[in-house]
Amino acid sequence: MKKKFKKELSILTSALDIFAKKGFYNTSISDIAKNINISVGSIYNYFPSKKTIARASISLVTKKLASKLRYINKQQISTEEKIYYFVQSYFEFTQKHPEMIEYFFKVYLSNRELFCEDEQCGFELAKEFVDEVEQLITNGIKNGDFKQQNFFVSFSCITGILGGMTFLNGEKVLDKEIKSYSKEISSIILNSLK
Amino acid sequence: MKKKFKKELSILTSALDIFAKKGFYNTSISDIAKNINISVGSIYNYFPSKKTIARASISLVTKKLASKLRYINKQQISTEEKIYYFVQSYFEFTQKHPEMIEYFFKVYLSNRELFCEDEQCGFELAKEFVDEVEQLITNGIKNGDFKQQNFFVSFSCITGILGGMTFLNGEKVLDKEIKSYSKEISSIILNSLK
Amino acid sequence: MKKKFKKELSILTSALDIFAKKGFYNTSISDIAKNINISVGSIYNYFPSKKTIARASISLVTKKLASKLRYINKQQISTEEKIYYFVQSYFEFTQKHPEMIEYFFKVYLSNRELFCEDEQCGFELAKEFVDEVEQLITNGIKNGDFKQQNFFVSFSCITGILGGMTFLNGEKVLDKEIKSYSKEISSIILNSLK
Amino acid sequence: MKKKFKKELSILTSALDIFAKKGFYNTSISDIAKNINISVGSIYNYFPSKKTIARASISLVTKKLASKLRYINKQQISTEEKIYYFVQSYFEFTQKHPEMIEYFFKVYLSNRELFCEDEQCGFELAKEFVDEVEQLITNGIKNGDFKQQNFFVSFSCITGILGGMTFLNGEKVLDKEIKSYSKEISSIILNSLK
DNA sequence: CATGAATGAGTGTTCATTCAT
DNA sequence: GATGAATGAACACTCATTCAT
Repeated sequence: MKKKFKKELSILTSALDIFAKKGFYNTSISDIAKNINISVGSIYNYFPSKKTIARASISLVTKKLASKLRYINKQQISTEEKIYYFVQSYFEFTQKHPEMIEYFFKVYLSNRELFCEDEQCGFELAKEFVDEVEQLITNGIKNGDFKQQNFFVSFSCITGILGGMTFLNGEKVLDKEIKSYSKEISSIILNSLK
Repeated sequence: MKKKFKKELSILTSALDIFAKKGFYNTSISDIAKNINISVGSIYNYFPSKKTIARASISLVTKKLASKLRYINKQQISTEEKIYYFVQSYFEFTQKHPEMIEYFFKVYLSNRELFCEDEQCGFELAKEFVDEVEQLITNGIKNGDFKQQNFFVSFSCITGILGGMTFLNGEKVLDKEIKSYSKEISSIILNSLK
Repeated sequence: MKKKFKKELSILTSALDIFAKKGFYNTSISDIAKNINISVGSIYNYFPSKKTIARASISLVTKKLASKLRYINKQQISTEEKIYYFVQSYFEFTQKHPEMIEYFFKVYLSNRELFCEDEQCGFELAKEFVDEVEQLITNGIKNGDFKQQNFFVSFSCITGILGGMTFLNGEKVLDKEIKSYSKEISSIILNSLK
Repeated sequence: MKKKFKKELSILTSALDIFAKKGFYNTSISDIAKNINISVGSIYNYFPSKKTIARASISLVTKKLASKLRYINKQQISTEEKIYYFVQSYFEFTQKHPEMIEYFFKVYLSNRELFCEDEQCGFELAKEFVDEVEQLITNGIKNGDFKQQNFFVSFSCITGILGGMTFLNGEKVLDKEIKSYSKEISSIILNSLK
């Protein structure tokens, strides 16, 4: 059903948008509905709960981001170039879809209660993204371009630095557009891994 | 009045604890009160609103963290050593007061609406911490130990990598206690700055 | 939507009833809701706040009362008769809708804070009623049936005396039904104006 | 205990003041206390409840007002003069103690629930005032200056018209100070009784 | 007598979710 | 499938009253 999918997507996009701006708890289902001129009840025909929408939104974001990174990982280019395009691609995404990145940081990383059911917890929602980062790291090691280093450390170097820049960008304190930091940042990341 | 201060502190500590675990919006004033066996009304004798408690809590956290970093900044030691002790001190804090760090990441960094009044916004609450990081960077540059590098980039390298590790630690995926990463992480940070 | 209007009316009627009996501040939204077997939340689908309900109720009362007086004002009858029917009509209304008159006196005239926004204040809610009284006075003067007299004095004579009787009636101290005072009261009012 | 009495009086005066301005339910005990720089607890050493304060305040007002009217009633002057001085005295009081009259109208006449215990109700609090009005009426009848007229009607004429003027004065719509209406109003009242 | 911190019941309001139409 | 009125639990906050000091 093409139509059903389109509707779902429009709901998720609307949700994403408002969640990113106001946060999960300050966004009502009615806000999401009004934003795309449908009824509250209609939303519940597509998603069984507000939490579900939050989860599906994360999935959407990470899938979208991951697909760009996957494309880069598959290229036949040097590790150095990979890192550079990886960073550039991420910053491009940040500029093009600030609401998605905002959402990822504001809702997913902080409101973990929404994504964890019972004991253990919704890390799989970001799996596709994490997988690509992992791929990047292990490939670099395999090729001898990176040193053998604790995986979590490497992971933190990549995502932490990117996250830091994203936060400053979100706070609007950066003096240039974030994309223009690609060269500088990617070179730092590279150094931290090799 | 010493007593008043003690009560305020106990309220903040209680709040911090639960905010860190459940997030701001899932924590009720009643939760905070029960946790320390006082009444709801009593809390309002010390703080005029839930938001105020959140703000005062952040102030508490950053002051505490900043004082440790300030101590290190003041030492007569090499920049390299400073970075190391800086990182170690931060990780120690993370281990000792996980709820404070959790709170900082979960509430302060994500629920910006709580800390921003009107147009511009409660960054001053973290100022003491940010100041110490800034101090570390500018001193390093002055001494010729760090290269001239965009401040935001340097800032992101330090706080981003530390934040990344903190997040993984909070998610309980690290294979060792976070403090044991001090050497490795500080050396990476040093490299990213010099 | 006829249905929406009916529901609004039923809420207002319920509110009026209880406000009149217990006063604004002793009436909870839940009281109003229970009285007509709907939920608290439902009330908020029709009115955004308790204050709004109080205001809309006043509007309802004055509109209803004013329409009766307006009808009399339009008749081609002597000023003397007008005064009589005016008084009679008012007393009839008092007997038929004691809760409305009680509400007018107990809530509108005394809890002015509910009806005044910012600086200046909700007198327009009673405007329709005041207008008819004014009409009655100015017409009488125009016809030469009333003497030229300070408007506020005339106004006080009419509404004050009616109000006095209404109060005694509400206190249940009158020895006869209020309507039966129509002749006596109207003749006094007439004398005070001519 | 002179001192005790003075304190009680100061509490009542403070209460009266704020009740008149903000109404009973919008005035907190703490407001009353702050206004005279004493503690909340202290108030409860003199009055057992907020309601009691409201009742004692009314008693204070009516006693004060009644004493002025009683003085006039006792004079050896014509009924006509009595009415005049009665009205003048009332208006003078209104001008001198607007908060007392405001209180009488806003709290006593409208928040009857505060003054009625169980079934029947606190009319005795205004008794001294009502008594003087009654005195005025019955004396006038005895002297043959007033016609035999239903007592409640006469009562309404006097208090209703005075009340009407008081209300307009409180709403600040009168064009002159209320005292200057004494002649006009007393003559109307006289006419309504004789 | 004075103080003011502590209490906790009570209130207005919100909002995710349901379901009859 | 779409709608949006109805529901009611939940929550921040207030305030009269108490009582230990």
